[in-house]
Amino acid sequence: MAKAVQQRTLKTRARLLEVAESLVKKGGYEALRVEEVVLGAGVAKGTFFAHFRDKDALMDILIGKELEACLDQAASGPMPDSIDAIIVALRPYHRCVSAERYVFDLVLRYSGAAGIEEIGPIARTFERYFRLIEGWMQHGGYRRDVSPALLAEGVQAFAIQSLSLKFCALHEATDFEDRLNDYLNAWLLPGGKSSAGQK
Amino acid sequence: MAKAVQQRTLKTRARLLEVAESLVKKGGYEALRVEEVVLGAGVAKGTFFAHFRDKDALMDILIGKELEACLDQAASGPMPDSIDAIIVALRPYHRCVSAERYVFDLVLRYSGAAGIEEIGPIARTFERYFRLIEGWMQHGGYRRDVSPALLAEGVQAFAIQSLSLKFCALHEATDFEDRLNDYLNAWLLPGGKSSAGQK
DNA sequence: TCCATAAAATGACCGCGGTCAATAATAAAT
DNA sequence: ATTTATTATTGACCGCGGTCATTTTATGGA
Repeated sequence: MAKAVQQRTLKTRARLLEVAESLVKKGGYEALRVEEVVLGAGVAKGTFFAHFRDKDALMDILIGKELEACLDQAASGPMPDSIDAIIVALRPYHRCVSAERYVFDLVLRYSGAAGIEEIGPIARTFERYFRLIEGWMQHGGYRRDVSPALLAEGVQAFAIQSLSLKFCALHEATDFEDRLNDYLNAWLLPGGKSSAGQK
Repeated sequence: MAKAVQQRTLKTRARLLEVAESLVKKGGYEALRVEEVVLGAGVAKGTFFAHFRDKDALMDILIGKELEACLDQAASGPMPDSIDAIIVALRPYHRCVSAERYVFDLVLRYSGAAGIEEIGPIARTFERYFRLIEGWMQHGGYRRDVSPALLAEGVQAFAIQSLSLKFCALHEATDFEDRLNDYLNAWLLPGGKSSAGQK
């Protein structure tokens, strides 16, 4: 009774993704138009929405893929043994998230699963980002009075805060990584030692 | 040479705001439609955009006004002398921000000034929220190894993190205020004492 | 090989935010 | 009061995301 998925479907979907990816490479995420994607893929508009719930779902996939690659990179390197090293390891991820304001906003919106039904690619990278840092927290002389999980959530919170302020005209004086460094020193190091990156 | 602003303008703008506000009261922010606003105000669509740059600018004004009122309330009360008291004082603000997911996303987008040109009402409440907490940080036995300003920025970061997780299906197990309490205990109290709200 | 049925693709259509050249209303100058 | 310069308003129009009844194409069974 159940008919298998046709290979036509996979072809079409792959073509849509391929075209979208190349358009993003040319003009960035914000400028992407569904009409251009379907035009490039040689299908009708309705076909697009048969493959992706909406335009944001496509964005979720494309951006999630990029972020996943950044985490691969962070995970493949040696375990960072200092706050500086952590910031360096996360640099590709943060760069990617903040490359476009449009992307940052979308990532924030998709960072938490919208519902139980669908945990998208971006949300998955958030989970993985968290787990990665949680692992790092077990070494390196960070504070031990709270759990590594809580520390990792804090790192995530401070990274987002730093990124937000990066996009804020009022605070562009301080560089993103300098700011994050200040936060992490105050958050991760046992009381009193957190004077390093302070200005 | 310079002609004064016509009183007609003020009337129209006031009517638009009034109608918009009442529509929000009925159906929430997400359901607000520009067409309904201009219909209710008895003006043409173009008039709306002569008064507000775009729909979001109106939202900025309406939500900013609500948030400002919440901060008035927080500022008028006695100075909170504990983490619990801080969370209680900020409750109206957090409630307002997280009343609708649409509102939360918009607030995040507008929390930092989009550019030097325009610092909107929502961004102003973020600044005020920060100043308020910065003041609170000077009393109550919080850690003194970092500046009150940095502590305040951290509180803001953790509040946003807690709110984000509130909208995340994966983490709905923990209540928003419980989570914020855990964060603030770990962030604000001198090392070792942060066992209070831990679970 | 043909048929029945489910899956995939189509494109006209809609909703809604936003634009702009044209028009009307207003205040100041004569 | 009439003219003039400026500002406010208008509404037809556009862009673009998203929908859905209809048509086309693939597939498994007779």
